[in-house]
Amino acid sequence: MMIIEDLLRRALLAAVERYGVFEEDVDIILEKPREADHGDLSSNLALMLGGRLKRKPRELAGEIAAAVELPREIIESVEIAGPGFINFRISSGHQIERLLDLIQEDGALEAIKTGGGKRINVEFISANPTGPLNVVSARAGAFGMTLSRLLDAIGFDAHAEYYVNDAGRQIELLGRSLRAHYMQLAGEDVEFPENGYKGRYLEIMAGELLAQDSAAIRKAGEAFDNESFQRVEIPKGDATVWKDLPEEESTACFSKYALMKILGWQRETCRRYGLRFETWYFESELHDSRRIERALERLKKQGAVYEEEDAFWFRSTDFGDEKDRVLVRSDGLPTYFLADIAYHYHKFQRGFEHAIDFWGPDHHGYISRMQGAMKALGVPDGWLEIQILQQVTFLEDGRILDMSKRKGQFVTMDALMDEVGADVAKFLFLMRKPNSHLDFDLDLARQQSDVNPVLKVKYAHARSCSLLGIAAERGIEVGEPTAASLTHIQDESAWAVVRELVRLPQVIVSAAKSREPHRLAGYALEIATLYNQFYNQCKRILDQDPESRLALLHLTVLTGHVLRRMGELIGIDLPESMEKRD
RNA sequence: GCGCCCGUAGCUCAGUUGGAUAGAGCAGCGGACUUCUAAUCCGCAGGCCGCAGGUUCGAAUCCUGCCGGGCGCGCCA
Repeated sequence: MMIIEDLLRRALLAAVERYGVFEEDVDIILEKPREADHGDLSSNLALMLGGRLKRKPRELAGEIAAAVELPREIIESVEIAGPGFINFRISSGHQIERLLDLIQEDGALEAIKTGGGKRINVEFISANPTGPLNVVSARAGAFGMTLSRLLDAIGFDAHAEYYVNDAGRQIELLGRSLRAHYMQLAGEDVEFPENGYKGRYLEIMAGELLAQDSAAIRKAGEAFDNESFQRVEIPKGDATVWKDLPEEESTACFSKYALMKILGWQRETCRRYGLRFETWYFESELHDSRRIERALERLKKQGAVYEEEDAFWFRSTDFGDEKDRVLVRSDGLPTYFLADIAYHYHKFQRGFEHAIDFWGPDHHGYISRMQGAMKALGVPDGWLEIQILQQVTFLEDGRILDMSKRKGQFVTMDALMDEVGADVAKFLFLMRKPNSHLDFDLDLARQQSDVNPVLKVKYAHARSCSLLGIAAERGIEVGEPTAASLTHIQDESAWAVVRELVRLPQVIVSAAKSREPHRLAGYALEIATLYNQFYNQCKRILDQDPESRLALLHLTVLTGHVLRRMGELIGIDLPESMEKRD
């Protein structure tokens, strides 16, 4: 079935050809007007063309409307309104066809799959493996995962990825911190490293370590028997052995242990939050496979590197950066930036046709140099897309929580899930657009009350299920929705539901293409609200005459379908029944 | 100082990419529902869309300049 917007677009184009206006001249936008009185779809074509053709928009609209050829069985009426809008009203018969098309195997949800199976890498969270996942990752998790699903929904092959910075100084510092805690608990006098990780979790980890033998440690490490985690190394022996090793070796063992434990936590937290990463990519692999040196060589070959004061610099100013950046420090160690270049270059080599990174706002200054490096390496423009997710401020007792890990006071994603549940958290994050700062009031979220619009969606779904359940109990045969039954929809509130459900494909496409998954949450809420209004308006659906009853039950079936599709995309569970509230 | 993001109802936020009378939830007030179990529904009130210019048929949306808030400006990661 042809999408109705395309049909109208073509008809309008044909109608304006005689003005010398062709497809490439104008982007015809058809949208659902805010006011139901204005029809089902509206075009501002005449308004846009008015200036160019030096014509009064309203007159022009009249001419276009008269010239446009449309099948009457689909478009019931064409009207001119306001300053020159052309409003179309879709016939009820066709509206029902669109509705049914949502559940056809080769229907509208199939038609929007225009991605051609192209592989897109979506990287998000990628938090340092130096502590439990912090709540600030929760927003990225919700967005990244939902965008991945959205991309799949429009026919791409999305690949969720997590980059693990398991190399470099911070990991050494992590090991030294754990070692110090361990030594102190074991009664040894060891100084805590300057800028070490002071989180309580490391103290607890050290305490547990005291009681563990090498067999237990090995067993814990075996939890990583998984292709993606081949880089996780389990230190040999146990901590009593490690602490007697020379300091450097000892630290390495504690580092490996801490990494193993923390990655275990992070992976479990992600699992609990409903995140599925196809790949966990380890920075250490870049070092071992010499990809870092190779990336540097390639940059050198392109003439994008120079040496100064014993360091190697990338000419990022050639690519719009405000200053050149160091790739290899004067002590010979590669910077994080160089590793990141190598990582993204490898991502490109792995055959992804596009890559999307979700970064925090504190990394925005990093974009131009990264894009510059990609360009210098010969990666096509636009291949790497960077989405900045603005900051989340967490409030507790009316005060802003300091999220600095090193100070040891922060809220974990697990704590958030304990307090409000994963679904509530995900939904709240997905209600906000990505580039707006967001205040997350933990006290409010804990209340589990009106601040949880997600419950409205869940209840609406449960309500639809229970209605169908009762119908079944009464022996009412519902079956699959058909055009014949749905034509008996009379009530305006029921039609309002129809008109909203029918937007599903377009909502998915726009949310995916604009990278604004938050539109899904708004849509799901709108459906829930309209369904509730309808339910309230059409009193006692089951007591109505058989034809109306069947029509409304079929509408209920379809509402359930659409809500569940939303639930899948957003990643929330929509149960068939809810606990009764006291 | 420079760069990025934000400023919309008392609060938290939407606003379909420049459209028609700027919306929702919460909080406040008033109703409905003795039910198909529901945290549901209806109504009222609440606005200088930070301020000032500009662009045009038309601006919360685009441009410029201010004001205010956040973040970033390392041979850190």
